[in-house]
Amino acid sequence: MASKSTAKNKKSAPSSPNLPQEKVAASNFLKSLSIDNVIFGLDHGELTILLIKHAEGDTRGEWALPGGYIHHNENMSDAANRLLEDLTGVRDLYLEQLKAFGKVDRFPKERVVTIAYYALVSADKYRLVAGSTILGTSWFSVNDLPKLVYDHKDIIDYGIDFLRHQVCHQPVGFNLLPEKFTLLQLQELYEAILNTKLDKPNFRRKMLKMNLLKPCNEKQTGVAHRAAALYRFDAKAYERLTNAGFSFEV
Amino acid sequence: MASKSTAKNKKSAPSSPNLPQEKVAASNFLKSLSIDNVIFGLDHGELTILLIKHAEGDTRGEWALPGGYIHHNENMSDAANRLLEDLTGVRDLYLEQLKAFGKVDRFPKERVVTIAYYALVSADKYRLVAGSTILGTSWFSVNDLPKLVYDHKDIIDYGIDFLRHQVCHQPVGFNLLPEKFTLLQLQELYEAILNTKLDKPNFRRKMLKMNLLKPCNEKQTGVAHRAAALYRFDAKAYERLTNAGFSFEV
DNA sequence: CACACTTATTGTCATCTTGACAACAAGCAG
DNA sequence: CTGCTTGTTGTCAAGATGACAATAAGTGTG
Repeated sequence: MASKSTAKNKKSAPSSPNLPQEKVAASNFLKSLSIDNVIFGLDHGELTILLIKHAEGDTRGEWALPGGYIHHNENMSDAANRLLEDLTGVRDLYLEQLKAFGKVDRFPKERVVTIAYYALVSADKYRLVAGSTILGTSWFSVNDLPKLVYDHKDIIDYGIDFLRHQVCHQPVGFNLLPEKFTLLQLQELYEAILNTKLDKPNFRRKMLKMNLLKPCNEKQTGVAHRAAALYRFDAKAYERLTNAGFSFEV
Repeated sequence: MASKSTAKNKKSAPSSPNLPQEKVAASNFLKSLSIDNVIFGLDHGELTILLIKHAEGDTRGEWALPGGYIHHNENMSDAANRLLEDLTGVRDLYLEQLKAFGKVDRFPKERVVTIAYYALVSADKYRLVAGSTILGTSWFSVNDLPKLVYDHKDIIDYGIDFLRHQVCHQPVGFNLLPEKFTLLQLQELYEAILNTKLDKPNFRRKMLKMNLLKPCNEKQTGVAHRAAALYRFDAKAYERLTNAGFSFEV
C-alpha cells in the first residue's frame, strides 16, 4: 500500500515554489499565469493545509500556498502535478482544479492570474516523504491559519468551501485516509471537514448501505478497547454504481 | 421585470470576440490567457448554447464559443462580464467561472490557457437584445451541436456536466426562465437539462415544500386548457434558508 | 478473575421523504 | 354539453433518516 512514491525529491531548480514573488523572466514559463496548490491533509481529526514560508522580500515571514509556473511545453494539469510532486515527493496524489483567481491587484508586483488546484494527501503517504523536512514547510489546521500573502487566504477559503461540498457529493474523502480505515476514522473525517457532529450508528448504516466499502476482514490493532473492523474504498464498485446512475450523497 | 438592460450594444472595438484566432499583439491584453463563455439558453424545452461562426482562417466555417481577452487593468470576472454584455447587450446576467483549460496543444497557433465561464440567459432577457441579430451568431441545441474549433467541444461538454450538477444543488435554473413561470415550465427545464422525465405531482410537491417559490397570484394566459398558476423565485427566502443551514436539492 | 471503561456493532421506532399513480378541477374547442 | 388537455390535490406503500437503547468485545486494573 502507498507503494508508488518516488521518495527522492527531484530538485527541479527552475520551479522554485518557495519564491513565487520572483520575476518570471522572458523564460521557459508562461507569462502572467501561475499555479497554487491547496494541499489538504488530516491530522488528529483536524483538517490541515500545507504552507510554505516566504523567507525574503516584502512578504518575508508570511506564509503562502506552494505554487509555481507553467512550462511552455507542459499541460497545465501536468504543471500542477509536477509542483505537487516536487514538494511532497509523492506521485499521483489526488489533484483537481479549484478555480482561477484573476483580480487585477491580487499580486502586487505584476499582473498574474493564478490557477488554484487542490490536493488530498493521506498521512500514510506523506509519511514517506523527504519533502516533509523542507525548511519553512509546515501543516496548519484550517482553524488556525497564519497570516497569508496576497489573496491566498481567499483561495484557501474557497478551497475549504469547495472541499466541504465535494466531500458530500463525491467519494473523495477517502484520499485523506490511509488505505485501510475504520468507520470511526471516516466519520471523524467528515466531522472535521464539515465541522459537525454525526451520529455513529446512523453514519455507519448510511455508509455501509452504499456498498462502497469493502471489508478487509482485519481489525484495528494497538487500541485499548474493542478493535474496529477495517475497510477500504472500493473504487470499482463505485464506478459500477455510478454507471448505473448512483450518486454519492452524505 | 428584465428592466435593467442597456440595450445599446457597446462597440468596444478591441475585444473582437468573433476573431479569437487573432494574435494577441504586445497590447493591452494579458498574453497567453483568454476567456470563453458557454452561454446557455432554453428554447422550446431544449437546452441551447450560443455560438459564433468563424469567418476566416483555418477554422473558417466552424463554430466557436464566444470569447476574448483580458485587459491588463481589468479583473478576470469583469472581462468575462464585458464580453458577455458585448455579445448579448444584456448586463448582469448570471455568470460563473467554469474551469481553466490549459492543454499545450489546445490552441494551434500559440500557447493560450483559456478560462471558461458559463452564463444562463432567459429568453425574455435575450429578446431585448440587439446582439441576437449579429451575423454568424446562433443558438444550437446541446443535442445537435455543429463542428467546433479547437477544444471547444470539451469545454461545452464540461459545461453541460457542470450545469447538470449545479442545477440539482443550487437554485440557478431559474435564470433560464422568465421572471414569472409555471411549475411545468420549471419541470421541463429540469427535464431538458437532466435529460429525464419527472413525475409532475411529485416534482410540484418537492418544489413547493422548499418554500422558494412565491406565488404571483396570476395565471398563465393564452393557453387552450386550464391556466397554471405563475410563480417567481424568492431569492430572499433562499438566502434566509441558506443561512439557516438549508441546502437546495433536486 | 471480576470489574470498570472504552469503543464497536446491532437493533428499534417514530417521522419524513419518495415514487407511483388515482382522482378531481378548470378551461378551450367542437 | 362533451371531449380533450393540462393543472392540482390526495393516497399509499416503501424506503430513508434521526434519536437513542442495548448489547458485544476488547484492554487494563485491583
